[in-house]
Amino acid sequence: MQSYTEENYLKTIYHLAEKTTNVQTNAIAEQMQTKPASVTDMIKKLAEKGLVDYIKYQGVTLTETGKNTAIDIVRKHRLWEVFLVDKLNFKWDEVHDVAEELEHIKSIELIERLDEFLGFPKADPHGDPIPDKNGRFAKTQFIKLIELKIGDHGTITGVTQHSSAFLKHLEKLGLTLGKKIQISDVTDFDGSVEILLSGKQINISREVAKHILISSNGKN
Amino acid sequence: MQSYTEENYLKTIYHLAEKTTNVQTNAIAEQMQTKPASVTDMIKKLAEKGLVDYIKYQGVTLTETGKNTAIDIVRKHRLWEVFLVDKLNFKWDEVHDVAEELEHIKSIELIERLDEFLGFPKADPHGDPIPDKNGRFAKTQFIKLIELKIGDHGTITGVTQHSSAFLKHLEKLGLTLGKKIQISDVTDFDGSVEILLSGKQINISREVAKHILISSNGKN
DNA sequence: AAAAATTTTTAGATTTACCTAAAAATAAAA
DNA sequence: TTTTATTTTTAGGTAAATCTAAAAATTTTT
Repeated sequence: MQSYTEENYLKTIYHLAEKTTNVQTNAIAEQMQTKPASVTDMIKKLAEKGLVDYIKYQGVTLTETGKNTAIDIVRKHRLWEVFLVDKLNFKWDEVHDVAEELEHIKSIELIERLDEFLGFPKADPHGDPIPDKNGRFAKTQFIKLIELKIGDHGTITGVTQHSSAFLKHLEKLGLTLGKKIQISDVTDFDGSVEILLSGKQINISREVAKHILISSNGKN
Repeated sequence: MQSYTEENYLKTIYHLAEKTTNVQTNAIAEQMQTKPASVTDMIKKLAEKGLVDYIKYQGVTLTETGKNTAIDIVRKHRLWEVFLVDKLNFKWDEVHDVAEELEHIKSIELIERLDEFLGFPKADPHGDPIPDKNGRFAKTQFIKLIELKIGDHGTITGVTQHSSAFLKHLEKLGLTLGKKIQISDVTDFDGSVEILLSGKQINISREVAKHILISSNGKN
């Protein structure tokens, strides 16, 4: 059984491990808004519990058990997000903080039933995949919008940035999940992208384009 | 802002205050499965925060603020119980522990929306009234089944015991909320009560009868 | 109203998750 | 390959919520 805090560490390490194999102390500290010294303390504890492998000065990796625990928390988080948006009509930019709390509710039964109640969703409101109860993710084939070429088209199926500011911006532009788009031009000057969205031309910055995921249903 | 633990103390004091005005240290300790010494510590803290009035050796009472906070937690607890039973198909004897965790989720918005999603329920799955967002309870007119006389009839609208054992027992007997009953006899020997329930005669012990609440829609 | 029993509080420790400041190890630059 | 910079750890300490054991206050009994 893990404490609230231990669960948050595991989750953070899990997410950081998507980028680098060995997760560094400072990276965890920054992510968790705490100090490196505190991270070292917690890492030792997690290592003793067999949840992470740890070599001094070399950072950590999750053990099998640690990873499973982390995936379970991610599963809960994303299911709650679906609940908040689908059932309680929250906006996609409003759900993160509440889900951050709900993800720590311990009952397994609760999550099984919630999953069923929601119709076994495969992705959360930001397009992130929801692992099943065995921790398995559905395979997804995303490509970043920025990587598409002129003429390519596809459907918006995810974002790689969850800040409220970014999500509200997308909402205003009409760039929400499920929308079909086509690349009409890429500006040499600033790398901004010209998009055809439901018959209208809109322009998005390179920075925005980097964080939109497309399921590309066809090259030009 | 209160901690998880502070909230639990306030809730416990609130419930104990339904029976006695001055809530005693030992009573709190027993209810919270902790030691009197720990309770004294916490009481001092709550008193400093202005959530309880406290005189040494005389027990505590909730201040206005303390009471409002407690009612808010009760509201959350009961709304979550309705959610678990109505939406996730939990049985009425399975919801307490999970609701005990869910009641501490902090978002006000979440509870407002949950309340709406559930159709602004007035009572939880055990018949306990749910305060509205201003902390006001709907007036209820309950009478204990044990207090009814032969020939009296009414509808089961609540229970005063939430143990899983008791609730399962009622379930087995068919004594669930909303059922109409009539008292057909009271046994002199052991005080057990003979009841007419959907055309069948059933016998319940005095102990069980004490914990069933009836909205009495008519004397004999 | 004293003695006995009960209740409550104080005093002093413990555990968890933090912190700061300084030391040690590693990585990067000259 | 030294020097410098960065990262990480250690050492020692704090606050929250708990504990045990003993002292103090209150209540009950005789």
